[in-house]
Amino acid sequence: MLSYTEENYLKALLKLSFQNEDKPEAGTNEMAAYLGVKPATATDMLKKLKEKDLVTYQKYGKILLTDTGKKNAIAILRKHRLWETFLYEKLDFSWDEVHEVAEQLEHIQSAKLVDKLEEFLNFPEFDPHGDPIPKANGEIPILAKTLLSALEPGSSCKVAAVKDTSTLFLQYLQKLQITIGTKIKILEVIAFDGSLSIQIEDEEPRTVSMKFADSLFVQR
Amino acid sequence: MLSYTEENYLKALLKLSFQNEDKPEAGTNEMAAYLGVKPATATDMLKKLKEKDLVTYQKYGKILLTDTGKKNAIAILRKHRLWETFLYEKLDFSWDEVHEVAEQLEHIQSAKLVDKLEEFLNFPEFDPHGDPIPKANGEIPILAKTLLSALEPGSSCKVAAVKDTSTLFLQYLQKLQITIGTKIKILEVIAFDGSLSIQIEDEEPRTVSMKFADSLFVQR
DNA sequence: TATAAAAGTTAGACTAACCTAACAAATAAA
DNA sequence: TTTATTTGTTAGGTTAGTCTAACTTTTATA
Ligand SMILES: [Mn+2]
Ligand SMILES: [Mn+2]
Ligand SMILES: [Mn+2]
Ligand SMILES: [Mn+2]
Repeated sequence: MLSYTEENYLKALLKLSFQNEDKPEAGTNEMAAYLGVKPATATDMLKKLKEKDLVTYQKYGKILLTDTGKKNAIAILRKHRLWETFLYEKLDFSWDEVHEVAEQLEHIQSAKLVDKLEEFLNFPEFDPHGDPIPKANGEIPILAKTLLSALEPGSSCKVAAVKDTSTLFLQYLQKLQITIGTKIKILEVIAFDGSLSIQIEDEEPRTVSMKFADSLFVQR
Repeated sequence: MLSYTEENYLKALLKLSFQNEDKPEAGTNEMAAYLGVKPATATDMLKKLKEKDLVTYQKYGKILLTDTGKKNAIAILRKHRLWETFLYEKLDFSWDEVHEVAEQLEHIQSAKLVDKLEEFLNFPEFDPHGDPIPKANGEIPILAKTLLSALEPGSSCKVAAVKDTSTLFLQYLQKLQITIGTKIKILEVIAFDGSLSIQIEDEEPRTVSMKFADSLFVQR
């Protein structure tokens, strides 16, 4: 049985391994920063996780999830994203509100609960942010997606996921009436600052920043 | 902000105050036994709760919830029973399975979640065990109910709630196809051992023990 | 009312998860 | 290849929640 805190360390490690695409390893300071604790604290926990065979790690070395560790981490991520979907779909939470509550709900221990919840939600593949929901067997659906900033002028796409999940960005998207699945056409890219003129569904054209285009994943 | 553990102490105190109908006070050992900790542990926590003005208590004295303490305890009970209802109604949990998971879910912090959940469930008044669900304002619906054992032969009633919520009893009820609302007619009471012959809905008569009749609340 | 039993408290210790301050190792820069 | 910087560890301490063992107060019983 894993403690609340141990679960958070494992999930952090998994998230970092997605982030550092090339090498799925993480460092102590990186972990600590991600979790909002001091490096000394992370070191202690890492020793404990190693003892439990959830990570491979040695003094001054990089940290990597073991198979068991990864399995556990994926299970937590699965719960997180299922709960987010529940809150969004069934309880009318907006997509910038779901994360905080899911951070708590992901630690509820009950195999039956997760599976029944998934069934209740009709086996969703993606959460409200467009992130894939791991299956019960640990598989993670993959969707080919690109950053909006990678498309050429003239091309069209559909919003697939948000890269930046900050409240500010999510609320901005909401204001623009952009959600997962929304159609976007790139009209023009301004060479000067990388900002672009886009058409959202059939609305009037508008301009968004390069930062914006770097924060949104789309499907061609 | 209350800790997980503090919340459990407050809820325990509220439950004990329902149990000891005459006097809503509790003793240290009683609390400890209820929570599955040692008396010494309870003493420590009681001091802390007193410090936070959640209970009135003094050395060797009885323990009583303050208004704030009671308000908090009711909020937790409300969450517990709403979650039980959710699990039972929406996720197909059986009524002996809901409690354990609700014990965890009741500690999720999110005012919006509770209220949205209540709305989603259509403002239920009673949980799967027939226990009243406190309203957002703290009011607790009351239903006039009697023990099955208090009825005279010949009378009819409807099952209102279970007094004993043990798995064994709940599963026995399930086997007898008795649930909240089920109609029961008392045919005969055996003077020898207090057992009684009853008719469940329109089924064949059957005999149940006095212990059984003392564990079931009904409505005349 | 004296004594035995029950109820409750205190002291001291442990573990998990955190911290700060001082140190050590690894890496990057000069 | 030294030196400086970054990265990570260790030592020692704190708090919440738990325990055991010894003690004290209250209550019940003879
Ligand atoms: Mn999230
Ligand atoms: Mn998400
Ligand atoms: Mn319950
Ligand atoms: Mn209940």
